[in-house]
Amino acid sequence: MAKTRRELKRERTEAEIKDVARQQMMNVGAAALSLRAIAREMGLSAPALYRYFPNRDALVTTLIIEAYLDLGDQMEAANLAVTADDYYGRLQAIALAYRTWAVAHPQDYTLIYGTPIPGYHAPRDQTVAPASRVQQLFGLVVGEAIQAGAIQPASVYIPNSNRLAQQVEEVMAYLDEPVPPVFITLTMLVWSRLHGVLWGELYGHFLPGIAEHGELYKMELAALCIELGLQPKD
Amino acid sequence: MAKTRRELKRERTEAEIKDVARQQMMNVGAAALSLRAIAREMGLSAPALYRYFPNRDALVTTLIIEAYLDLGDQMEAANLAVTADDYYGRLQAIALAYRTWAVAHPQDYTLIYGTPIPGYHAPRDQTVAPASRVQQLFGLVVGEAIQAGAIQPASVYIPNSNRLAQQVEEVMAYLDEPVPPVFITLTMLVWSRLHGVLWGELYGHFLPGIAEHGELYKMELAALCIELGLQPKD
DNA sequence: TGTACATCAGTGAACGCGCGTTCACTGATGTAC
DNA sequence: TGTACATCAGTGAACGCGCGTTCACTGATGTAC
Repeated sequence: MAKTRRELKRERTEAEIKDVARQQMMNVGAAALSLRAIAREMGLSAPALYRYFPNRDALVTTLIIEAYLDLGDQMEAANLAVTADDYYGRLQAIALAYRTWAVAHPQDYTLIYGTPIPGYHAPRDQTVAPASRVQQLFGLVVGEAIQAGAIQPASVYIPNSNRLAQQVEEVMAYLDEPVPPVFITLTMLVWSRLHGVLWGELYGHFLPGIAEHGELYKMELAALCIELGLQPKD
Repeated sequence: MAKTRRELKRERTEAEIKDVARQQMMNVGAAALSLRAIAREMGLSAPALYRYFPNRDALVTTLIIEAYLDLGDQMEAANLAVTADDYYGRLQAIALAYRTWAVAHPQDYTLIYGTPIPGYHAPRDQTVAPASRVQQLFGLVVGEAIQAGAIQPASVYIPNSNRLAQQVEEVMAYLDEPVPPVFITLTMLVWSRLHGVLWGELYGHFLPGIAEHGELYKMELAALCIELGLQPKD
């Protein structure tokens, strides 16, 4: 059944609300995101927005979910654009796509990985899946490289303390396929290394000029690949 | 000249304002820090706070500066508690002090390294020095180990692109003592690696349970030491 | 094709709220002689 | 030691502001027959 004009217009308006919301976050931050300000910007009355979102938190939730999904899509596309057995190339592609997205949408990146909005609690049943997907994409390449026997992760990354090993096992119980414990820790740490540099770059925690154009990010990514034993395929 | 009772009371009140402010940040976040709410909590009228801080931003600035100073003090103390030529021990001590402080004062950590408060602009002439001190402490050990010839940093960390090398040189022009370019990049990246894990731990970006008790942090720190070539001194 | 009715996007007024900041003031504390 | 004056922490009222959300409503769009 074709969409009516009303439905089309509704979709356009909803998209505009989200766009304006993202602009607002850029200017005033996610914590100060205001329905009234969005309505004002759009030339609507504030109550009109309640036709689209039951309240402010619902809008925030939508923005978070879409951010994770969009970021994940970009990373996935980058991953698929490289030959499957070129693990080095795939990790580079994914990591660079991660940074490119963050730099292009700093307000969205901050929304999902910055300081949580006070008073807002994300509905875990909706946000956990898209959030996990992003992290899993980092692990994907590393995991496949390990399973293919292409690399052997350093022993530091093997959970050795009793407590950590046990926690890793608990997490693995929820996974679909069996993976070696080192895969869990590595996946987390690959993400945290990249997030660390990116955050410093986005918010000026480095000496002036140093992180510009992502050069420090690329350096860290190169170091990461070397440490993992991933080499360019030729 | 001894302090008058009035001066003593003033100091106590100012300290209380800052303490209550830190509690408030814990509950509602730094962006929502409110002079009125602080006054209410203290049983004071709101205008009374203007005897202590000319406006809200001045209070925030003070909190930021004190946070950097306190964090720096803790790291410095940890550094001095270890034998000077035990570079491994010193980096471990500094890095663990960094995490300990962050976990003990998450609101302060978030204030200085989290999402910037929208609309607030830190006065650089006051905040840059204490902020740099924290980063420099990380570099200190690495730098001394390099200069003592104890370690030789991997070549990935040597600025190789023209642009990055040039930016590093520009930064070095402002330093008191000459250091090798690799020292600059390494210092930044040591911080960013630790910050990355810590942030994930503080705000639940890892799989549940994995980062508890800082075990992932310690793992990353161990990996970092190995990569740098720092070994326990026995 | 025309008509009666249902749906629903959007409005304007209003609610109660908390915010930062200013102002003229009171009353306790400190100081000079 | 006593007195006159200066300092200054803290008050209460008030300002203008923006916020999320509810409500009864209007008028355009869509649907059933």
